[in-house]
Amino acid sequence: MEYTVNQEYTVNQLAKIAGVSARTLRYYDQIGLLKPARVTEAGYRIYGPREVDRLQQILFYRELGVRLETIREIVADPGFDELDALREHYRLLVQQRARLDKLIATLAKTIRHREEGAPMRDEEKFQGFKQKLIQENDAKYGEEARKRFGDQSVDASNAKLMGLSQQEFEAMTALSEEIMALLKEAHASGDPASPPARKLAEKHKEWLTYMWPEYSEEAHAHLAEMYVADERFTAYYDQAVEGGTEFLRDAILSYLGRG
Amino acid sequence: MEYTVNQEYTVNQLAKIAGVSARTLRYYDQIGLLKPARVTEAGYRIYGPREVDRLQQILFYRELGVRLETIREIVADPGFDELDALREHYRLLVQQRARLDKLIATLAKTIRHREEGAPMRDEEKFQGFKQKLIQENDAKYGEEARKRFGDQSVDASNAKLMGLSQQEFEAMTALSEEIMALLKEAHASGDPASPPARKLAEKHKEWLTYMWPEYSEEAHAHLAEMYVADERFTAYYDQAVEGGTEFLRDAILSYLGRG
DNA sequence: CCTTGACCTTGACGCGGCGTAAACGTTTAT
DNA sequence: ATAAACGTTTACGCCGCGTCAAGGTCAAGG
Repeated sequence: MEYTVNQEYTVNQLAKIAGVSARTLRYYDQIGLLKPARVTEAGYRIYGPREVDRLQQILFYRELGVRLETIREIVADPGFDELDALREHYRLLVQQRARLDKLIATLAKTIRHREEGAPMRDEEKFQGFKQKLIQENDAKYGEEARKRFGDQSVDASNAKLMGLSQQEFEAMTALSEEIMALLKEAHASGDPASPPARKLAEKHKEWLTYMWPEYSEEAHAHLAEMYVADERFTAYYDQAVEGGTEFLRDAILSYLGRG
Repeated sequence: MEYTVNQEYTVNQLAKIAGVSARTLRYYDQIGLLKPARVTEAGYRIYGPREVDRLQQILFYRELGVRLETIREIVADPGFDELDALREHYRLLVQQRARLDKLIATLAKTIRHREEGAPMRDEEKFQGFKQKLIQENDAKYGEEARKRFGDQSVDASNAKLMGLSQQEFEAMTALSEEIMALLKEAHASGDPASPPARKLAEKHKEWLTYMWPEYSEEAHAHLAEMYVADERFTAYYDQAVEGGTEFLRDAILSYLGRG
């Protein structure tokens, strides 16, 4: 298998690389979305490097559910800046992932409720889905004031926890959930020195023992500060309740007598 | 606005709640996917609580791109356990999000390459998309040995960094990217005590000063250990290169003289 | 009681984005 | 020279609805 960069491809070759069907490429040719670089005298479609890049762009948009016709208009636009477009893709994808996050959250909630036999309001059951409408709208009429912060988001999903046994892992996971629940409860009290807040901090310490080879108060305090400063954590703990990360920090600091 | 739990709904009412069209509900009735609980003598469709739950299930599957026909078979299965199904949804959604993560990563890579004008192998350009095929296949023929670890993944996307000025944030972001690049480079050397690895550790320390109110070697060392144990970080740093997280830890520990 | 408007019904057509099959030409390997 | 592996066009079909059109039903008000 040679590594060929920027070569020419026939339909099937490009199809294989891009993970689409040859038929799809012919269709894209037909509707004028992606014309081959040239056509041999026998009528064979030949795609060059520019077409490869363009196809990539197209597939990005397609991934977002944009109609092919619209995609064509977008990439045909003379004012079309590829890099800008890519950044826009990026933004939309991150947004779409956020929607997935909500769906997952809804689902987790549903599962929890079912497991406990507790009822759930019907509106709640569809929380995650509705996001989609908003988002599709935004995908159409986007372009606005989007210099917001959140864009450079960091993700850390779907990784494997290494170095822990299955049992330890499960124990940790259970603890995690407990912490989230406690956070919610304690936050409601509003006081980081309240009994539930202390319990929260204790559970958090317990959880830390799974994570760290040895526990020290100093490191724990540092960690608490880091939580607030690091978006990877704010996002995580704010899932439980808004402002949850800060509350957790305050609770920990209070617990450690450093409040 | 009253909060009604477990009521009965007409088509449009249910449609509004679930965020789908009335036509969709009629279509689902037509193809036998979701029959109303009962029909009035005038022919009006009336949906009850069970149908609401079922619709939720259906929409979860639909979200995964499963064909309606297939969905019907699944939920019509007498051995169909709702809770199990929900858990399966959960797993699939998490998986789908993982695919999105890859897409986002591919896109980020593309942007970086474009910005630097560096070429990229054509195969790389489609990395993110191909996942989809694998995943769709899995959605169809799933059910297998899936007691793997990664499922309970943790996410931390789309959050706002609080308490930092725009400038600080940008400086930090730049540092972050530098660290990722260094990690890649240093990892290639294979030696956590090598000069590039030392530089990596230094940069990481520098970055920490943005995060922590005060720096201590002990906390730094703890953090390094945590990186490896916490999936939120392994996933993050393994983006740069596989095994990157462990290498980063080793580099830091070596730098601190605790290797 | 009758009307009005907001709901509900059942058809029927159409569309986007291809999959798939038929019938046929071209290129490459042996 | 021939077979196998490609390529081509044309055409029909499918799914998951959106979108009319043509009409029945129900609660409220005159």
